[in-house]
Amino acid sequence: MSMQAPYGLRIIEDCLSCPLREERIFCDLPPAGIQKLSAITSSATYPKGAFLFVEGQPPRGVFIICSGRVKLSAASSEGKTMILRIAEAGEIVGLPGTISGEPYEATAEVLEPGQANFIPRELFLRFLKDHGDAALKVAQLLTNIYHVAYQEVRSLGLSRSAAAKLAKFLLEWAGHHPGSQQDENRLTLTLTHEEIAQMIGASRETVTRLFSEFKKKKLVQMKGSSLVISNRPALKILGGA
Amino acid sequence: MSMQAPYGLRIIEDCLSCPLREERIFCDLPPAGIQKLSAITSSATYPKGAFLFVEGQPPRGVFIICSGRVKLSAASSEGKTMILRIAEAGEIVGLPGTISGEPYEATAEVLEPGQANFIPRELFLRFLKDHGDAALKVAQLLTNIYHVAYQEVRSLGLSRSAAAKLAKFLLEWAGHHPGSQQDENRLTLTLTHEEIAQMIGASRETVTRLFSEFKKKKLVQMKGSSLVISNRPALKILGGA
DNA sequence: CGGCCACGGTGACGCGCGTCACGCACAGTT
DNA sequence: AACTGTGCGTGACGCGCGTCACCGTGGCCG
Repeated sequence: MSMQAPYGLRIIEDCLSCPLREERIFCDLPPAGIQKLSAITSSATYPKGAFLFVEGQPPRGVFIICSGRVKLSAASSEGKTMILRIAEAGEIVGLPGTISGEPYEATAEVLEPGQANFIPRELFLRFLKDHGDAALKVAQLLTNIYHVAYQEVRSLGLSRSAAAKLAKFLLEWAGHHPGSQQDENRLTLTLTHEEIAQMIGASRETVTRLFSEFKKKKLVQMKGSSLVISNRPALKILGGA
Repeated sequence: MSMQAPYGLRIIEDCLSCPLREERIFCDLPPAGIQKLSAITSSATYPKGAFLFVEGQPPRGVFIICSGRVKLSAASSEGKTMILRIAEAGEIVGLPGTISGEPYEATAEVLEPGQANFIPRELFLRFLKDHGDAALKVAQLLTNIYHVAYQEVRSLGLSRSAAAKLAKFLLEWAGHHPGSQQDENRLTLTLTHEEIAQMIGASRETVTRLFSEFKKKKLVQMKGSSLVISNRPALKILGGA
């Protein structure tokens, strides 16, 4: 697992159990419910760079990611873009639009190729209406999505400096994406500086400069794309709260 | 209605029908559901400055606002605070925490005194489990809440200047809180400059300066707390789509 | 009435970070 | 080996806006 398998292979591996992957999300459902659910989902694989949906489209339904990673971003009219979240295997995208019926608010672009299950809107809504516990589960998923948006607001609005935002970002990223084995101070940065900049609302150059500043202050060490937090308390203070 | 009634009176007026106010939110439920729902809600009035809950508390349940207005805000460790949204009559607060079980993420402070119905967490969750359509409705409410958080992220992250954020804010506020009668260009600013600053992530002084700049450029006119958008297209451009 | 406090308005200052402009390293393609 | 594209590192510049400091006003209190 530690060596990089070619993508094609990984997809096949990951998706041997893929048709049932919804169980991971909707696992507390009675078997009959899962049965019904898998009857209305269809699976497909997506190459890197593909768009599951783009900002402004009428909502077609939800995607449950089996493998790969999907970037959710929003763009301004001036070409500036910002990343809201990176969804990974087991997560769901397109949920708010599907529930509300309003156009998708973000663009979902495949970052690492993989497979996803699609459930069309109408069927999904009807299913939820019939299955109270599934609807409740969906409400929980929505609060997760809300939560990361909320964190983003806090980070953008309450930080006094770009350094604070980057510090927060690293700490949160370390919690969410443990690089390898349980070490919570070690993480693998699968994002470019540009993308990090878009996540924390800063410019690419600032991110670069901050990274070298952090290194100089011995807050972090980095080799290639793997990063180690060597002074977590200081980083926490820098993040402010 | 155009004259300001004293608060006490307004509360009494608004709440004559208040015990059934959930109908406004959960109106598509069958009568039996509404019956059950009103059995587990309790009503109370809150003075100005009261806290429905504060950041970090374990979630007790949800509040459905009958009358008055409630400010939802978050504070950083350095004392900086920012406003996430202002909830008004008919809206629900405390929902994400109640659903997820995580501590309340924000602080809810009463801005204008009023009445609210409270539903304790355990009962609420059980109710949702039993009533699929209510759970679906809750999911819709959550997407509303998500939506304003999302707009906030866009505004904070994608705007190139404070002027842009203020312009966006005014346009959105005009849509949501039509001052009086249907005129979508007329709105009543019930917030202080300080509060507006906290909503758009800027300093109080900047807001003051921007307002006088907007006036000078004939984008808006203001008399007391009522504001008229006199050049909506220009404001829209300034906001940057 | 006089005191207090919340709110709004304004000037001066300065620094953080966005922007522009470059140069370098590395990977893939022909 | 040249060509191209993509991501990183770094210097210089400048201005937007946060911060500090102060004042005027109007409402509400005793």
